[in-house]
Amino acid sequence: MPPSTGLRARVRAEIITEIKDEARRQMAVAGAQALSLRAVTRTLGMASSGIYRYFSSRDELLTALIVDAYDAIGQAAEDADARRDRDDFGGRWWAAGHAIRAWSLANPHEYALVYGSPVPGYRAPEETIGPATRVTSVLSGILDDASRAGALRPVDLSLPPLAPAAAAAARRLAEAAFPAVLDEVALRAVAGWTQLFGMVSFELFGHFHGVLDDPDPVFDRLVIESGISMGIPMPHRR
Amino acid sequence: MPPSTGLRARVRAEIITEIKDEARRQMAVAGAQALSLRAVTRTLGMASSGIYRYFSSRDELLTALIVDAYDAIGQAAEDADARRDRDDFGGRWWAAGHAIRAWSLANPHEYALVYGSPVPGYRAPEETIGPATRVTSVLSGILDDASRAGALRPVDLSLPPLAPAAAAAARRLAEAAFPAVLDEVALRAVAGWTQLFGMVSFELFGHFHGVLDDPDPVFDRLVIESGISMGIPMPHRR
DNA sequence: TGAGAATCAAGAGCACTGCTCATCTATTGA
DNA sequence: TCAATAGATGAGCAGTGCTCTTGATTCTCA
Repeated sequence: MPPSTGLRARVRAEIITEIKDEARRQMAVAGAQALSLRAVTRTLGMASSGIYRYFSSRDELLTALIVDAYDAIGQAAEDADARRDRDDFGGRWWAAGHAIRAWSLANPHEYALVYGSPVPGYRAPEETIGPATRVTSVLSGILDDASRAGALRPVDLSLPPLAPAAAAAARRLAEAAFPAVLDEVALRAVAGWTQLFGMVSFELFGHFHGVLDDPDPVFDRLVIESGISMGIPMPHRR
Repeated sequence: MPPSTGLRARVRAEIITEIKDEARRQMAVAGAQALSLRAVTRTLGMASSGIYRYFSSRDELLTALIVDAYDAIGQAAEDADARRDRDDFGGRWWAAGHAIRAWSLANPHEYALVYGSPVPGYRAPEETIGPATRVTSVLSGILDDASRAGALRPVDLSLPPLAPAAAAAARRLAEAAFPAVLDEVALRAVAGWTQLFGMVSFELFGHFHGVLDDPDPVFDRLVIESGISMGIPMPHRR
């Protein structure tokens, strides 16, 4: 079926990736808000108006970059997860968390594009929600696998019972992502998830300045503790 | 000492707050990146170049707004904290956490300005670090007070011992903020802090879409659990 | 009180931006 | 071969942050 592999289509795809690559390069220097379509076209040697044949607006380019970033961080999490034994649930949790942080530290501006304040204009375009779920699927999948395997350890629940609304929210969440898991544990999954990205955001956005000068071991510890809080058996070293 | 209260100084201060108010108004509509100095001067009826006598650049205006936002959210946390009995440590933790979230939901763009991706240009100006510590001081102060009062409950530490680097980081942190607190608990304070803002950020930036449709009870629960994880005695209802 | 020194206001102008449009050229498929 | 289509181009518009010159207010202090 060569029609879709026409020469024209191929060079078009090439130009699109060239544009995105150059945009990423500029973003890595001065951030997303400093991304200039004209500057991109200038270094690519094309007319400033030419870029609109590939991206109909600046927002559309940014959206494409957001999708790519979601895919990249999702891929990083998936790879790290896949590298562990399937039944090493603690190792998988640890590896996924650290992979997410490592990718973020290596690509701070792309991280900010995705997990910082929404820059294009407060709408979250349809195309972004798909790739956005990749990384959360990895995390929830680990908990789901562990619960189905019966590997989850009993968890300390000597605390107030769930408020009805919290129980309902937890139930809906668990039903969708890890049905075999206690409501209380489902909420702790949310806790681990939000805390993981909370730490990365604070680290990248400078909120640890003067408070935490060495986030590495702290992050490591909190990933382990969040795993334990869900009952995932965590390895002691590494 | 009337020199500082000269007529000119007064009207200058008035104009500065007028500019900031109008800027906030515009920001509330279209976000920080859409803030236009010319638009501000236009609605204020002054020449576009006139604003530079009050703010030497757009970044400086943004920095002023950032400082104000830090102050406002810090004030909100302090007020909520102060409204509770000094020895109701659980109530203070709960109230501070909820006040922070409430302020953030009411002022999403100012929250994004402060806790989203740094927009002015990656430097965190000196003037911002002071007000930035207000909210963290409230949170750490509650834990510190509780520990000094001997009110902290023993905490479940049946988990891997702290790695040396984590212990060192925890020690430095505790020394500065809550000296009477266990290293493990100091790290859990970081956990609670980052998770609180992680949840608010996820909620405001749309990452809960399709995952958590009712964040209220979940937030409530996680605030309670984070208090418990540090040994703060949390009230069961409210 | 009045002269000199700051302070402020205004407007023109520069370089830049995202984006549109008419025009011209190259490629495509029948 | 030839019309249709996609691509490339440059002029142009409205908007931006910011600078600089000019002229008017207001302050300070002898």
